[in-house]
Amino acid sequence: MKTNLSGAITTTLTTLKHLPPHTTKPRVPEQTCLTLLQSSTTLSSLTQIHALILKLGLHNNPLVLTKFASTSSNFNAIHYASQFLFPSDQNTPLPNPIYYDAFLFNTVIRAYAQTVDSKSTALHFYKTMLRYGVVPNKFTYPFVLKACAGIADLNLGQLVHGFVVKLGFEDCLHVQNTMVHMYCYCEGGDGYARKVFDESPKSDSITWSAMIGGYARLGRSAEAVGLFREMQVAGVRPDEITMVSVLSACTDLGALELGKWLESYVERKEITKSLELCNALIDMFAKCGDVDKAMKLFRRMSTRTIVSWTSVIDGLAMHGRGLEAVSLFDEMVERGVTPDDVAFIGVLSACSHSGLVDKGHYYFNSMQKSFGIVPKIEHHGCMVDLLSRAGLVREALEFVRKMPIEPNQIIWRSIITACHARGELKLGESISKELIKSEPMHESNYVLLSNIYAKLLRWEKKTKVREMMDMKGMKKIPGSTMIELNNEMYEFVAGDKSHNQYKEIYEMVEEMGKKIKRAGYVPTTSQVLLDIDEEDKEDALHKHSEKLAIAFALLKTKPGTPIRIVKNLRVCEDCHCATKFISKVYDREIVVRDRNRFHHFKNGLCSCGDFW
DNA sequence: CTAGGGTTAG
Repeated sequence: MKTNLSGAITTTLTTLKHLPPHTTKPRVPEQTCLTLLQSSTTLSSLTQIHALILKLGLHNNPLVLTKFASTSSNFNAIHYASQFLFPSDQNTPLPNPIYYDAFLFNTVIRAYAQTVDSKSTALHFYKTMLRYGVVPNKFTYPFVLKACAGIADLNLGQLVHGFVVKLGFEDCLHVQNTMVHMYCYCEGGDGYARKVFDESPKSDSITWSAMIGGYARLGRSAEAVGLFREMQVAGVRPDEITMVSVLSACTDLGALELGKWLESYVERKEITKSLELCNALIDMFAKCGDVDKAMKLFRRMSTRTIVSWTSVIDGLAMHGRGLEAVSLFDEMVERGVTPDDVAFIGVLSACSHSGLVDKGHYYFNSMQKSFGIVPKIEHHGCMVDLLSRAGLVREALEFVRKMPIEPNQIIWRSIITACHARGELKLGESISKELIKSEPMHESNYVLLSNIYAKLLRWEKKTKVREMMDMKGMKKIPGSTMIELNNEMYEFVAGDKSHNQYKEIYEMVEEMGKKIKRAGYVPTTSQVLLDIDEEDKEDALHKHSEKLAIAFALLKTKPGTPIRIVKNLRVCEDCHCATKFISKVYDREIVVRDRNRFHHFKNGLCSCGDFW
């Protein structure tokens, strides 16, 4: 292709040169160039064609420039072309406006809409289009709406929506689907997205995917799954992209049964297992508690990208299987896959969750040295967390002091947590106070300080913290636990009495409490935020959402069935201890997904080794 | 010349 093109260009130039002057019609070079552009498809020919354009003096011919930009579909080409098409310099004469049609503008808008960080430029050219009096066509709007989505500007999106209606393109599926997508990306636009979705006279798998994907990204996972069910009722066949969105919602819910069902659905319906779909499946299994299954799928993949490797490394890390995660990372590098910054977050967090201090240092240092990746705040955060969890609070502080980046609140919170765990209470108290000063509306800063006072048995100070929160009108984020049983998700919050079987559940909690106490469980009351007397504190602990969910599972499942629950916050010390006893007394495997990681409780022990 | 998707410290 490349050699053919060179040949064609040489021939063209030679022919043009040897034509007698009187036979050279003005349009000959233009036509020749257009024909050449028509037949060239490779990007490598870009520079050659560019040279030709310059040689023939066609650098300000709109037709040629547009064709040049669109054929090469290269960002540099469109950038180059738009310089001449829309000169910013007032003195440069505009090329003949006759050539400025919708196609030309679409080409320019598309190029910018598809490029990261150029969405506003795309919209700038859309405005230019309107200013030139060129009427957009149905191909224009998907590009424009995508650009609106990129900058997440709801007002602009609505304005464009108005134009779409005025020009009568709202019935075009492509336009309508991008509209759903655009609204889902704009803050507060989800209601409008749903309106377009509900009112659409026609819809296909792409319409459904846009809406399901939108809900999934907004964290409205249950609604995403619900919509997927409606899609099946509506008789629309989901494709692999729909499945990726549903799977990501399922991953968020931690619904393993649903995930398994989705996998079998993919098989049954013979949905193409694209690379992205395989990655989504791996991520789902890992984050829903079955890393071994994730690993199996990963090993069976014929092509893997850095995302596949990272998903499974993260999965192992979350389950506290740090050594396996680390060796998989090494295997990846040996196989010639270059890690990116995200992969490093994975391997560093694996070291952190498993206490692999030396390895953590090794990978952190190798980032820049071997791969030229400058550590970001997240990587520094991983290191601080690694040192903190390992009990090396002073080293963690020293690391923060030497960091080339300003530490953020997340980093300080890791250190405070470590101070709490290691009994460095005075230090924890002073850092907490500073943190509250700098970030007074962040609820967890108060919880950390309050926990420290509880450990110091300074109840009066603890009450003060509580009062500070009340004064600022802040409320503690309620802990909630989800559990999937018989294809349903149940959610419990502390002290919840909304469940219709709540009486039986509370009786079960009582029974659990008695049985584990007999087995040697001693309640840890210092973590209760409320300032109440000891007996009530113990009672409040009983009503923690995970205990309700576990009681419910014990009531509803056959003996010996593993119990899987998902918590929205980190599991508290008392629940962690109680769950160990429950796993032993009731002879159940209990798998808990925390805000941070997994805990596998079995026979009185937890896979985290009480290190979390 | 047109649409929807995947991994990210605590």
